[in-house]
Amino acid sequence: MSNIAYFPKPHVDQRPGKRERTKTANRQAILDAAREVFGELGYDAATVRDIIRRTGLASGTFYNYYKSKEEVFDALADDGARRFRPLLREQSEKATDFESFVRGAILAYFNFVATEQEAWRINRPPGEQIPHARPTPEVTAVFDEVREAFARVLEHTHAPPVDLDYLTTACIAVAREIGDKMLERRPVDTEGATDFAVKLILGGLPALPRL
Amino acid sequence: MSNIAYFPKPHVDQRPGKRERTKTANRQAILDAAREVFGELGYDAATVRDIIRRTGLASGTFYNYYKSKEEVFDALADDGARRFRPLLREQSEKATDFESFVRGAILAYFNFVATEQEAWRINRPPGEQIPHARPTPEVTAVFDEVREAFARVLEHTHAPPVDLDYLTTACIAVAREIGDKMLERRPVDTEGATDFAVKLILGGLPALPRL
DNA sequence: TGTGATCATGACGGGGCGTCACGATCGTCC
DNA sequence: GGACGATCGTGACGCCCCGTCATGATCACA
Repeated sequence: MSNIAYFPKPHVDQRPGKRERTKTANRQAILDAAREVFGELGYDAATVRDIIRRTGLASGTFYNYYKSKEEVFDALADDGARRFRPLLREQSEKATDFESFVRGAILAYFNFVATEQEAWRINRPPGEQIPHARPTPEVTAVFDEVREAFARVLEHTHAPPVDLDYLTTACIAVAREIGDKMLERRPVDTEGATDFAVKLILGGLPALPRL
Repeated sequence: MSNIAYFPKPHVDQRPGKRERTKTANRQAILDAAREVFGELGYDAATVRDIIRRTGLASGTFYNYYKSKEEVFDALADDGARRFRPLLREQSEKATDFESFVRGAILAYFNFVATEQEAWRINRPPGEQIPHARPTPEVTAVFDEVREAFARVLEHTHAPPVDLDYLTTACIAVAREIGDKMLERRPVDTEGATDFAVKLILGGLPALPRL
């Protein structure tokens, strides 16, 4: 039969090819397995072998995608930051003043981590520490985005210039640590935690909510 | 010769005996070596072998004193907290109100870490992360001491009750992160950083120092 | 001086690490 | 459709670090 009579393939525009697909699938499988293993064994106790074993892939395959356990962890942090960034951007776009941005951003963050924790901080042994997120591209981008949002909204309201680096650092620090403490309490109260953090940042001690 | 004619030993009241002395010496040697190794290689890259090699002791000796690299790190953090605690207590005793305590404590902390960094964060490779201090006894004691000082001074000034756990967490978070950022700037300005942190905690954004 | 306890020592088995040569599979071109 | 080259999964391998343990040296004490 001639070639003309046949369509070359049943599907016209298939996805990027099998090679590319298994590549992203493997990468994702390793990431998912790492999330589980870190959640179950803790970061320190986890090994590359633990992660790769759970995927069914060979040990050598791991190193085709990541150089080390540290790099996988960074990739997870990067992934989290990438998923959080649109939520942050949404808040910075709809915000009219400093308070509305800070409140929206912190509440979004607290809800985000509360959801995440159910997903992968399942049952870590007590005292186990998750290392600080290294400044990966996406993590840095979140920091920069907060900083730029601060700059924009502060200039827009003709606020006096302050040390933006310190301010951003301090706000993120408060959000992160209050967020951690919030997760330890039952029930998890994102609104209460948000209220505390926002009022501390906006008005300091005198403005804090009273018990 | 009879035993009566002799004093039992040339020195009457010597230090706790040689056994005890070499024990504390070894413990200290391992701690010092660990400080150096963590400072030079970073925490992740450092191995128990690196640490013990620098002391000249045998590898097995390490395990007579510490169970793991993590435990040595905790001991270092514990040591730092133990040395900082009297400085903190001094501030909490001389403080008359909330502001004077917060200012004194944060300035003391910033000067402390600035001194410490010269001692052991010598030339760590960039991007290298030191893990968060685990809640060792002394570290926990510092947290509790801040918390109790807050409680005391706030009650003394008849301030309305607030969430002390959140407040302590947030203040320590601000101090730690602003402290880190401060150390990255040249020259290191402990007074400027203190001013920023204190004003943020006491009055929030509107009270921040202007550039 | 003798005796028991303590502790430094380093060799050892176990296992995780990162690599690499091989082979299978896929994309591509004729 | 067939053949070639590139890509990548595979798992065995050597290396080194881990934590342990039997041994012997040293110290406290009688």
